[in-house]
Amino acid sequence: MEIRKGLGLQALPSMTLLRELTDQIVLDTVFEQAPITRAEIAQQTGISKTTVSEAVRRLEGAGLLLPAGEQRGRQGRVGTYYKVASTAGFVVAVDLNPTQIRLCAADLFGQPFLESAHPPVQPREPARVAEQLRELVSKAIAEGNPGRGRPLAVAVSVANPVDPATSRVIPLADTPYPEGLIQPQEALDGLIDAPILVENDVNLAAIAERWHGAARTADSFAYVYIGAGMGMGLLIGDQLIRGARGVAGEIGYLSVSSQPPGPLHGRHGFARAIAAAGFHPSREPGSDQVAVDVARQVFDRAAKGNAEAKAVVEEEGRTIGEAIAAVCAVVDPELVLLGGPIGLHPALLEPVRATVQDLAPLPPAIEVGTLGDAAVLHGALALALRRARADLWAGVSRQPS
Amino acid sequence: MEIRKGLGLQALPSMTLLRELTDQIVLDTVFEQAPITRAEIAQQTGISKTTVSEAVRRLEGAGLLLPAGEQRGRQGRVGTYYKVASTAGFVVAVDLNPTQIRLCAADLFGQPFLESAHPPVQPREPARVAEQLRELVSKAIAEGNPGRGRPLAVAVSVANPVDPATSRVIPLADTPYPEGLIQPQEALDGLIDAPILVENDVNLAAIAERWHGAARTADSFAYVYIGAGMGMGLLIGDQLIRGARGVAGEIGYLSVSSQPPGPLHGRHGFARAIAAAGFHPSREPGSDQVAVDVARQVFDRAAKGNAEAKAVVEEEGRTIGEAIAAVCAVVDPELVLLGGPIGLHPALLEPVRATVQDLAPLPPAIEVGTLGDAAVLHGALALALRRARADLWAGVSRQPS
DNA sequence: TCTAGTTAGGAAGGAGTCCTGACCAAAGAT
DNA sequence: ATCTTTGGTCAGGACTCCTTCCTAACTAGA
Repeated sequence: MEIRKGLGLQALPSMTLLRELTDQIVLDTVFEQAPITRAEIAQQTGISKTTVSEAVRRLEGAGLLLPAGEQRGRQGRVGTYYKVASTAGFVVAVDLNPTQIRLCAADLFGQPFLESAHPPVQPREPARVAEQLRELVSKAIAEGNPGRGRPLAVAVSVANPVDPATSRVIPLADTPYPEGLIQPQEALDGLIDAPILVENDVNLAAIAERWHGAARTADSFAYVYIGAGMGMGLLIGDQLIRGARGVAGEIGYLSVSSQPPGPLHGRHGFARAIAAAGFHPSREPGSDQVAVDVARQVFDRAAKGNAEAKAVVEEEGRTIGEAIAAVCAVVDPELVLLGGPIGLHPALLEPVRATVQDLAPLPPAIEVGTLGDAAVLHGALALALRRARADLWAGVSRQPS
Repeated sequence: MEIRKGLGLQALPSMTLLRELTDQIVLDTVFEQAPITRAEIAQQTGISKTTVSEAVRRLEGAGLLLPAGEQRGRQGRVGTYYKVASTAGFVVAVDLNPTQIRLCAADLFGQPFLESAHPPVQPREPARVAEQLRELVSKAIAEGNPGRGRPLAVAVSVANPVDPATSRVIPLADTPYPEGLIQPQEALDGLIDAPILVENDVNLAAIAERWHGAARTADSFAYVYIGAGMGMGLLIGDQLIRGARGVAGEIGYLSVSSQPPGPLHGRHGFARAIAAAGFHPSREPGSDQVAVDVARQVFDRAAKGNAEAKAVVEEEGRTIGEAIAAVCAVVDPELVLLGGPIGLHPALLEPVRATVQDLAPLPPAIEVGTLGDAAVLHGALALALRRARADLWAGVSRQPS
């Protein structure tokens, strides 16, 4: 029973199941190692040459694989390279955040053919931002459409938690931003016949670091985002821990014992730094961006030796370290990565490490993320790609040609 | 690639794979619904009658299935019931804790044929306790051996964290008990040709509640044990979260901000209650048991209306609630169950609920475990059973008859 | 330039698995 | 006594994968 679920399809034992399995393995292999010949596929997968050839024939017939030149320069018969057809489809990733809307469209290899950033429309009302989102995605699809097949998945990154059951954005009570009130599923409704994946931005950054970044080898790891808010993305194995209601990783709430409750909670992990600089965050648009800049200035001063600023950084590091220590006590990750505009600041790493060293049961490795501010969009793209590839395969096996 | 890993075997597409899959499904179905006829299996699984018959023939040939009477009382041909052979094997579960050693041996249906509890040997030196463990398990195997096949798995519950990579017990620096210094793998070395599963007691209790107790329907849940120590078992989906080094769930460390660091950490979650009663835990053997009793008395007084005791319970509840709130902020479980000699006390539930309600981003359901102090052994048994059943299948498919 | 060795791909045949549909035998229903 | 229902088997067919052999084409080396 569990096995059947694990396969993620109607896994009754049957000839069809066997064929789908072979096709999927062959397709995956080509994805990862194109260009590749049938003989190489066979050798690597352990599947016999004949069977591989059959699978390739099916996949080529379905328009998913294409010949890609000849294998020359060695003894023996000339082999035919294969690759995934560039017309097989494409994906779109969108990062919907208060500062800007970033968009990336890429083919199934992850090769982008469109990248753009846009300031949010003014005035920033939910309905207008939703419309802007729809328009941008629509344009991206039009861009991809002539030669790249059809859109296979769209991933949208949002700054809010997302309900894992319904994939709906959970509006936070104190959100000052209209982005938190948009439901991308609705905004893009009817635009495409492909899954619309909505996910929290920090979770996506975590996915990016895990699949393609500094956490590639870590089996369990936590990505701690420190910027206009403080949040965490948690990956155990290849599984993203979303929580029952999608609020896993809201570690801003952990600092409750050292900070008074209030609207800052869950949003301003570096509250002291900005307060020390005489800045008070408000609900004004752009406030977060300003706050981040202010905090960064404090951190820079600390790096230059300013004692007062240093003390502030120390204290912030301790707060963050306490949160990380709590995470360690709960899930004991192998690695913790810091990210976000504040988290990437080099002055922060040491105080955080020191605190965690002091408090955690068994302190993990703590490093800084390598993907920088590209992590979120990168993660969204990766998520869309994975889904697109899986669906591609399902599409093939549904209509065996 | 991922699919192959998911299957947990040499999942190259092949005829054999198909057969193994069918056999496993049939075996599982009989396990869950014995006695059952071939026709019923076919109807329920969707596999054709012919194929089911084939599989049953193979499994019976391998000695795993046996006819179990006739299906009468209805129209049509008399069907043959099948069940898993009672000679297919058995499992042994051991709970190795400072107070006593509890043991349970059961057939593959989970039906116990041996249950016993033993006081630890005196003097309690690691080597002697290890020897005692070996002897007890040895006796259990002898008990099972004549008619029940061979031992297929032994699960040992320990109070320490367990390294998930090596399955070795991690000795805690301040452990006053010899049990924490025993490596069950070594103590039982050579005794049996079956896997020896070592797992933390709280994790096992969590498994028991998730698979057979109050958390059956919760997809993600945390089991919080409050007794001579404070710990947590975390299950997301069907996956036990052990952490990279096995110290996930050491939430005793979370109360660091409200308690001074020291040897109490991670062991005495109810420190205030016992301190209030004038008791100071020591490294003496039996100290923990006394401490628990003392704390329970305080809780009883609180339930009877004693104001002073009530205040202590309130405060303890708050401490525990804070820890749970932290867990919620990190992983957002659907359900939290309280367990352990203190955690099961009814006076604790309300204060804990109130605190979590106050602090957690989205408070989860909080209940009391239903399996009581049987949870640990129950979980060990469940773990051994699951493993035994999986291996059983692997055994069949390795040597197809 | 020519031969030998090497390699990709294909064809044929065989083994194994699952399914459909027909069939049988026995029991209860009528 | 006959009909209907039902568990199980049998025969035939479809499909998938594998092994083995074969072919064509290329490189290496004399």
